[in-house]
This record gives sequence, C-alpha cells and structure tokens, in this order.
Amino acid sequence: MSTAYTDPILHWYGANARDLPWRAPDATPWGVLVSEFMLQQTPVARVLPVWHRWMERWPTPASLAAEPSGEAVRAWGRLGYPRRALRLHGSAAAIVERHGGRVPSSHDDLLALPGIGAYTAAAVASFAFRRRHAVLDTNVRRVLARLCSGVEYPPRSQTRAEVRLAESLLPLDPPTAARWSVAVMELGALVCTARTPRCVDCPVTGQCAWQRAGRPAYDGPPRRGQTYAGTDRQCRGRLLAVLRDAEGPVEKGALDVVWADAVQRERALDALIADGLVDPLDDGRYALPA
DNA sequence: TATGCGTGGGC
DNA sequence: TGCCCAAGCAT
Repeated sequence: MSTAYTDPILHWYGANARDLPWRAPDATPWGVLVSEFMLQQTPVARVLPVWHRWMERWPTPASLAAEPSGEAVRAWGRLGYPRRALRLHGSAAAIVERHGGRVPSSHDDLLALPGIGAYTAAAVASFAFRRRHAVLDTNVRRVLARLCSGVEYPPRSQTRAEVRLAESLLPLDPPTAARWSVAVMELGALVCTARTPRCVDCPVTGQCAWQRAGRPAYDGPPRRGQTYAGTDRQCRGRLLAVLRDAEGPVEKGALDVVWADAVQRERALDALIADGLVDPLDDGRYALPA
C-alpha cells in the first residue's frame, strides 16, 4: 500500500540512486543474479571490479556452467566466503539443466537454486523481473526499525513481524514495489547507515519514529562481534589463496608454510575439501576443483 | 535458532 | 588501534 513514506523515498531514490551496472537498463537477469551473490555480506565497492570481469568472461549461465567450478572460485578472488562462488556455479548449472539456460523469474524457482535464500530470491524476482516481493535485507531491516519501530537497530534475527511490516508497506503495483524495495535499500546504504546515520539528508526524517523519539541509543543485547585473527576462517582463507594464486596443482608443502599450527591447518584443509573448494589429487598435490 | 563461513575499509 | 560493519546462506 501507499504510505506517507512512499513518495518521498521514491523521489529521493530518483535523485540519489547510484549508477550501478546491475541496475542499468541493459542489465540481464543473470547480471542481477551474479551481483546478488557477490553482494551477500560484501560491500559494493569491492564487488564492482569482480562483477565486470565475471560478466565479460561469463555473460550467460551456460558459459559459467561449461567451466570447472574451480575457475569460479579462482575468479571470485578475494571477495570472501568462496562457497558463494561454488554455489553460483551450481546455480548456473541448475539454470541450464532445469530452466533451459534462462534465469527463472519466480520466487519459488529461484529459492530452489543453491546459495539462494529468501532475500536473494526476492531481490532477483523483484529487480530483474519487476515482481512484487518484500525484499528484506540488512539495510531495509534497519530503515524500518528506525522509521516505523523507533529503535536504532532491528532484532538480531529476522522476525515475522518484520516480514509483515515490509509486506504491508509494499506498493500494490509490482514495478513500483520493485522500485520501492531498491529505494529503501539504497536509503539504508547511503543515508540510514548503521554507524553514523545522515539524518539531515533523509527524505523522511520528519516521519521517522526513531528521530521523533530523540534517537535513543540501542539498548538491546550486545550485537555479536566477529573475531577473525587465528580462527579456522583465517586459516581457510590463507590456504585457498595459495591455490587461487597458483597456476595449477600445488605441493602440500606450499600449503604448510602459510599456517604454523599443523592441527588447525589440517582441520581447515579437510573442511575445504569437504566443502568442495579444494580437490586432493591422487599424486598428493592439491588443486582447485575441476 | 545459533553458529560458521572471508575480507578489507572506515572511524 | 581495534572494533564494527558489509545487498546472507546452510546446517
């Protein structure tokens, strides 16, 4: 439905939207899908160059599916969470097998692809196909928490109330709903940011419940910080970087030198193999998966 | 439902 | 400087 927020936010988006390639008129559904995979937990600035190279090399799902998954992992570079590369490759293969090489437009079909959850299915259906779905990402959750609920941050995990709220705000006309969703996301990314919101630039500051309450500080449970140094995650990253940067298979010794703790190193390597990110060869060497 | 999963930039 | 955060997903 239409609310007091709708027009100001849509208007603000028209004047302030970033010129991102996956939003261009000639962007393909595949380009949108690739961007959504890469943007999962990764900032736009770091995605941009990788996305351009990716789309040049693999302009269609079929072109990616025709190559080994290890090539996807290599091209993923340092975006982080490389299992996403594997799942994107898997999605490309499933799109070829089940959908004739064309990215499906329905939420259900998208949700059935590997690496696609509720958010990404809604985002692709909405942004690539102009379908009407509530798109609830971290930006939207934060904007709605402040605007409608008067709190600085949304709950730790997504609630049904948040989904209902997002659905209740969705314009009835599907293309307008899609534009609304991307507009709220953009507002969260550029103005209603997590750390230091720029309320002076906000088009709905006058209607914001958090603003009207005097911007009370967050008083919920501490928001979980992620430690990294010394973790299995860091170890996995080091090991995989060796394989990414190598031309072909590497000797075990090349992996051993990047992490001192042998127990942790072996555990991480086994996990990478179990995840399908590393292929142990018969000759004792290691490679990205074929 | 809580946890594990990479990486780098901003404050 | 460390800490927090970034268009989540799978288990």
